[in-house]
Amino acid sequence: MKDVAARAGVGLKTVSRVVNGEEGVSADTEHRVREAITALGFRRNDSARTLRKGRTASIGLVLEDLADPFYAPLSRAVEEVARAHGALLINGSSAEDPDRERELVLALCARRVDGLIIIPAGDDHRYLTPEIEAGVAISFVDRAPGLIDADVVLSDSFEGAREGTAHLIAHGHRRIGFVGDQPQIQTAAERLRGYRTAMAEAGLPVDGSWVSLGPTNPERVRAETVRLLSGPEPVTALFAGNNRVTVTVVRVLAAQTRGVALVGFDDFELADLLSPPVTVVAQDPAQLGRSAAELLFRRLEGVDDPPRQLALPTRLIARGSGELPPEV
Amino acid sequence: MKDVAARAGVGLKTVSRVVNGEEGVSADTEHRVREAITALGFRRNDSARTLRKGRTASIGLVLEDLADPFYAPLSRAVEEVARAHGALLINGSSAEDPDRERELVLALCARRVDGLIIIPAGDDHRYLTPEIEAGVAISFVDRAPGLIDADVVLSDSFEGAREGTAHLIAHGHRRIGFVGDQPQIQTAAERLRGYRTAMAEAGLPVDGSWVSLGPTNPERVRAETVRLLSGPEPVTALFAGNNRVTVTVVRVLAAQTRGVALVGFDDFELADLLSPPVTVVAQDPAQLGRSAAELLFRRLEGVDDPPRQLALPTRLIARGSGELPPEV
DNA sequence: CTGAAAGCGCTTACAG
DNA sequence: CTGAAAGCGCTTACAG
Repeated sequence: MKDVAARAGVGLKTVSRVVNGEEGVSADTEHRVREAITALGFRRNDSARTLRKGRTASIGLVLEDLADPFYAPLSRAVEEVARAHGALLINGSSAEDPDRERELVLALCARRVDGLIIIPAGDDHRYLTPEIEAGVAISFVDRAPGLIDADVVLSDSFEGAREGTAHLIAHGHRRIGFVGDQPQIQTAAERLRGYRTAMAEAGLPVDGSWVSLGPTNPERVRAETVRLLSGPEPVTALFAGNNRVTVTVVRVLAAQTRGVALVGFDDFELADLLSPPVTVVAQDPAQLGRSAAELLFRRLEGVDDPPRQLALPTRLIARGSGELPPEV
Repeated sequence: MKDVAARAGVGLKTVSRVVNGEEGVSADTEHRVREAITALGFRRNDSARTLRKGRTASIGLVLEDLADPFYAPLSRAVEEVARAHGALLINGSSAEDPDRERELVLALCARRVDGLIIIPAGDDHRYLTPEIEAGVAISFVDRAPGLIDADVVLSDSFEGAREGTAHLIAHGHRRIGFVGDQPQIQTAAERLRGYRTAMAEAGLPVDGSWVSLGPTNPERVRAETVRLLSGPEPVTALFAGNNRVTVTVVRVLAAQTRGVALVGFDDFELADLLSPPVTVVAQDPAQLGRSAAELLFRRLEGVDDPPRQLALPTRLIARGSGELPPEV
């Protein structure tokens, strides 16, 4: 910039004015400056700008796994909102590891992102308190933060699971299995609670062996599904706690001769083309991302109400697998 | 940092040393500095660091759409390599719009990312020349850059499409349709060339009406697929040019009474659970991302050979749909 | 309409 | 083992 100023025979401030399209530069001067800029191949250094202005026009998004089909549209929606506000998006995957989440979040804070959207892996977010006090805006999405208060956007997991389970009950099922994610994940716990509530509301007992929570890797889910389907009194229907569980369960059921009803939490591509087509309790991942990003930019614009908690409704999509009658 | 130094009664440089874990600070001094840091809630500002060091430890990835199941694992793989090199990843979607690509890339350069991985939307990348001269490392992936020379990692689209088409021919098909992406996209053109080559090698004519290139939105693909399947001499098999095309074609075929063979470029989740299971020419998106990132970090470490061009092999996965016999 | 000076928060090169 | 000075490339606040 110094070089540009020298070559154009003007002051630094004038170059700055031209670069930023500010008022108050004569056409002639502007012309000389632009010429110098192209001649010298000048490119403004936003790091310097950032340092001076205090804002970086970037936000961070920490999620579990960018490659998960559930998070990809969420991330894309956040990106669109950021773009509308002139901000760039820095993405990071926590791999469901609380330490990695923390490390990533703090790295993002050290870069002075203006705001942060977090899908929590951990359940203690007190490490964020100094950052929040220093002025970083934060909103959580998909799961609530632990031990701190902040904006959060969730799907209504409880209500969705309750509705899905009630749907199976309405189609005649009495022995319904639940295969879900690890119990310390709030959404997993909420979905289990929804399942239990629906069963209780129908006056049905829940045998402890029908419920299986744990990591959602295919091996475990497969083994547990097989277990639920065997024995003298196997379940006649399954509720799958998330998209990855559903996909594995579908694979197991495809190998079964007996028809087993299935409702899965989360919609997924091609669910309607499987046989039977898979009935799901759908979330709207893009809307989750959009809402969280909008809450964030509200804060960035200075809104200072108490933290908000948004619960987006889920939607039951009946396609066939959830309407299968009990069969033993 | 100034405040920390004052409170600890040391010089700025000593604080810097402690923060960066450098040698040559007595245990006692270090202790005082750390105390001041926590007392004051000091958080190093990486923008300032960046300004001074010249490196930002961040790279940019510009792709078409983060939410596309093909790009999500690619992006994740890039993130992992970046992480291994201590760098953060800034993602941006070009939405297949050359202007938006350019805008994003230049914004990333203004932020002084150390390097850039680009999945080109446009076909003229001369706008990058000043950036490259200024020292930004760039590698392209999935498609080659236009009018400049740079590292690039591709799948072997030509060979993959040739093999997939030959597979259909080997199963008795003579009238094979090709539904692909817009012809100005290099990979689309290469895949078409592979198809034509396989047909020519088998001595089969290609009727102009069998080939349909254009946007891959469901409406167009659906209409074109229906067109190819109607008339007095319909095709008995289809080659689908990418994952999105394949999915739409599958939907159309599901509504057909006649069996139509299908080979799709790109693998996709649940392809094996459809009926019939879908035969595909699989790419390895994660490997594409990993290779491109590794080329990039080689450059960042100072390697200065001529640009490299890597073509990763594709893999034909026969699952059923591609082995269906011709049926009229 | 234009510019000189100070400063954003660090690191570098040097001296002690 | 420790620190003062200069500087990275911009913008801010001010003066003319």
